[in-house]
Amino acid sequence: MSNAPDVLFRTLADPTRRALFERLCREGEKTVGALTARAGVSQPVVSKHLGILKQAGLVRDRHEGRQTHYSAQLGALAPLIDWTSEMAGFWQNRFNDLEDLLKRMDQ
Amino acid sequence: MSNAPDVLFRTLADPTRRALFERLCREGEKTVGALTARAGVSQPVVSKHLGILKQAGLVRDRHEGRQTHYSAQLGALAPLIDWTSEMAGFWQNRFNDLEDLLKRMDQ
DNA sequence: ACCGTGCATAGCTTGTTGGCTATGCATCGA
DNA sequence: TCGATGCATAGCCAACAAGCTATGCACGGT
Repeated sequence: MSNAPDVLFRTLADPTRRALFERLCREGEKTVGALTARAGVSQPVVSKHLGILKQAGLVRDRHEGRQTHYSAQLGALAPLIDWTSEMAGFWQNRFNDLEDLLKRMDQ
Repeated sequence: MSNAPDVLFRTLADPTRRALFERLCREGEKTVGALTARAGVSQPVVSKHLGILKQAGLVRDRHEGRQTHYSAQLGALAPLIDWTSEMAGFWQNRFNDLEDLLKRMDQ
C-alpha cells in the first residue's frame, strides 16, 4: 500500500480537483452536472477528477437514478493533519533538545 | 499572487521533495551534500528540489564557505493548517445547519 | 419501444516535470 | 596559484497528467 499523505498531497495538488473538493466541503452533496456547471472544465474531466478524489477517499458517491451525487469525506484529511503535526512535533523536539543543551551548558 | 495552499500542495506533492523536507524537520539543518548522500537521486536534483522548497518558503538556506546549509521553516506550513481547518469548518457548519433544521422540524 | 439525458470511459494531444549528464562558479587546501 | 571540492545552472529526455472530443451505457420520460 502507498503512503497515505502521499496520496493526499498528490490528489490535492491539482487546483481543479482541489476546487471540486472545496465546493463539496462548502456546499455539501452535489451531482456531477451541478459540479460541472461551475468547474470551468468539461464534464468528462470533472468525472475523472471525482474518480481520483474517490480513490483517495476524499469523496463518496451515491447513485440515484441516472444521477451520481458526490459528497466530501472529511475524515480522509486525517493523515494530512497527522503529517503536519508530526512535522511540527519534530521541530518542537529539536527545540526542546536545544533548550536542554543550553540548560546543561548553563550549569 | 498565487494562492498559498496551492503552492504548498504542489511543492509537497513530490515524494522526493517531501522526503527532503521531512529530513530537515526531523534532523535539523543539513548541507546539500549530506542530503544528497541519502536522497537516492543525484546532487543537481537535490539542489533543484531545495530551490523549489525555498521558493515555497518551506526551507531557508545559509551559506558557509562553499557549503550551503538548509533548514526547515515550519511556519510555512500555516496556510496548510488553515486550509484544513477551513474545510473542517465548512463541514461543521453544514452539520450545524442540519442540526438547526432538525430542531426546527421538531417543534 | 424509443429518444433524451446524465455520467463514465476511451483515445488522443500537449504541457509540465522529475530525472539525468555536463558544465560553470566559487571556495578551500596545499 | 592550481587542483580539488561543494553546490548551482544548463540542457536534454522520458514519463506523466490534465485537458479535449467522441462514444458507450444505463436510466427516465413519453
